[in-house]
Amino acid sequence: MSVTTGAPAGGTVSKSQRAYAYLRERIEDGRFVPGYRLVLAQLAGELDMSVVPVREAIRRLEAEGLVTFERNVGAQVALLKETEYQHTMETLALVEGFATALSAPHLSAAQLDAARAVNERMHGCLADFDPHRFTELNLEFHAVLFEPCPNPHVLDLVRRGWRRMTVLRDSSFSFVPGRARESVAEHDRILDLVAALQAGTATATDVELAARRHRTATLDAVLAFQEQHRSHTQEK
Amino acid sequence: MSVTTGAPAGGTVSKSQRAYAYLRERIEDGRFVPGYRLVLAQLAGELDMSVVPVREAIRRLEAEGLVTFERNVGAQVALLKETEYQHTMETLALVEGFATALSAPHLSAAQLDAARAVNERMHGCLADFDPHRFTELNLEFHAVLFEPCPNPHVLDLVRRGWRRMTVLRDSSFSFVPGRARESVAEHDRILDLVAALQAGTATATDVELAARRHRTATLDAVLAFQEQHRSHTQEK
DNA sequence: CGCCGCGAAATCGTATATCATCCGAGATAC
DNA sequence: GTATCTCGGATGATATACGATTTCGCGGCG
Repeated sequence: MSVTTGAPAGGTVSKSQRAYAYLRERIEDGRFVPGYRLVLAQLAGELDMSVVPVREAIRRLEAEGLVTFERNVGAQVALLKETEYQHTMETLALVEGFATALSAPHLSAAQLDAARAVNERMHGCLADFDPHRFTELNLEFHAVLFEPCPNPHVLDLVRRGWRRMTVLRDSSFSFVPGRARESVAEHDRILDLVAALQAGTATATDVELAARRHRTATLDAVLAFQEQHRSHTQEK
Repeated sequence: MSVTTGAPAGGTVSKSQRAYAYLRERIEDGRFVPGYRLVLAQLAGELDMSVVPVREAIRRLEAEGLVTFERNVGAQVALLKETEYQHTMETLALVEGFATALSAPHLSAAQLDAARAVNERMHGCLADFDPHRFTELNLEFHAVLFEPCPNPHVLDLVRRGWRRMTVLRDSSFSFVPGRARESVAEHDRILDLVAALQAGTATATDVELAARRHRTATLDAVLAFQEQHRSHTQEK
């Protein structure tokens, strides 16, 4: 499912690509919040181009689920149902667990060491906790484990899931304080399981389910925290 | 990730939608084979519209992976690597297994009966074997089991996987004669597991892995058949 | 005071025109 | 004879212009 970039030979990028990058960047970093109306003419003006490339960019974002579109009405940044976070996280747990299991046999000793080093740094971050920094390291850690996945479809789904998570929530860890510490410990267990799989003392399913549970545990922690918070403050 | 249709109020459909439906239909039923060049002007002529809506349709198909695109060169129906079938099937095994497990608790007795009835008809088909008919029933059977999946992302991935399979191979069963009979037997086992889960004597993971293995077994059978066939005929 | 219909403004949908790019055929020089 | 260069056709990329649809405010009417 990888998408061709349409990049030309000589360094330049097409206008529709520029529009796509412009919009996606703003949606992902939160400058364009969900529900924000994307008016073609206005965007075309900002980007100094006509509306045609902007339309194409929006069509592409639509296919990726980042914007919704209604005929003769216009586009807006996709609205998130409250279950969106849960479903995205659940899907990511599924595909990332599988990708990690598929990758495990292909991981070199050097890569495993690198992952352990990253996890060490995460451990060091626990004292003066910076959620954003921690989330960055978290991606770096998991990327080492899922990137060697030999199935490009699955790998693509994992990358999309992570990207989607950045839109939904910059860092789950900032919501649930205790989760970061547990997470670091689970990382070590996952690494142990990968090593065990390579040694023949664990199965791919063991790795998959461990990686999956690692993520669903974060999800459960966030949901529990939200529930508790909701009932205490009675908001909404 | 569901895509808005952009359908207007009054029954009409936009031209870009018509172009999209036109192209996708032809790609999926094989009239446009992989590698077929999609020339904008030509398609616009066939559809009696200008090139602009056709471009948008192609962009959408590109995002879905059905066509590839190169700037200033054009679009063509996506080429399939020989591993494409394997990867798609593997991904489908993953998401369909999970979807089936998530759906299991929501299946009514009537739906389970319907699924059994479909499987009975599949059993009846074994005598005078019609691969196409069998594949249709196969989808019908599995659709009952995965459609109640409460996670729309996963459900969407399953539907895309099935759709992709129709492009890749009309029927796996026509390739591996013995597989159809095994398949029917496995269907019964899956239904039993779903019932067991509802009764509390099986876990969601049991259902998931059974549904997954059911699909990977078909994949393995096809791969084994291809391997055997390749070594015997020495083709390519 | 509220509801309904009308009209204007905003916005999208499509066609046409023009420019940029790529690829191959043919000529030309060596 | 071959290699390279150049030119022209084919095709995509973008801009502009016009038409279609929706939305929303405003005024009249019940």
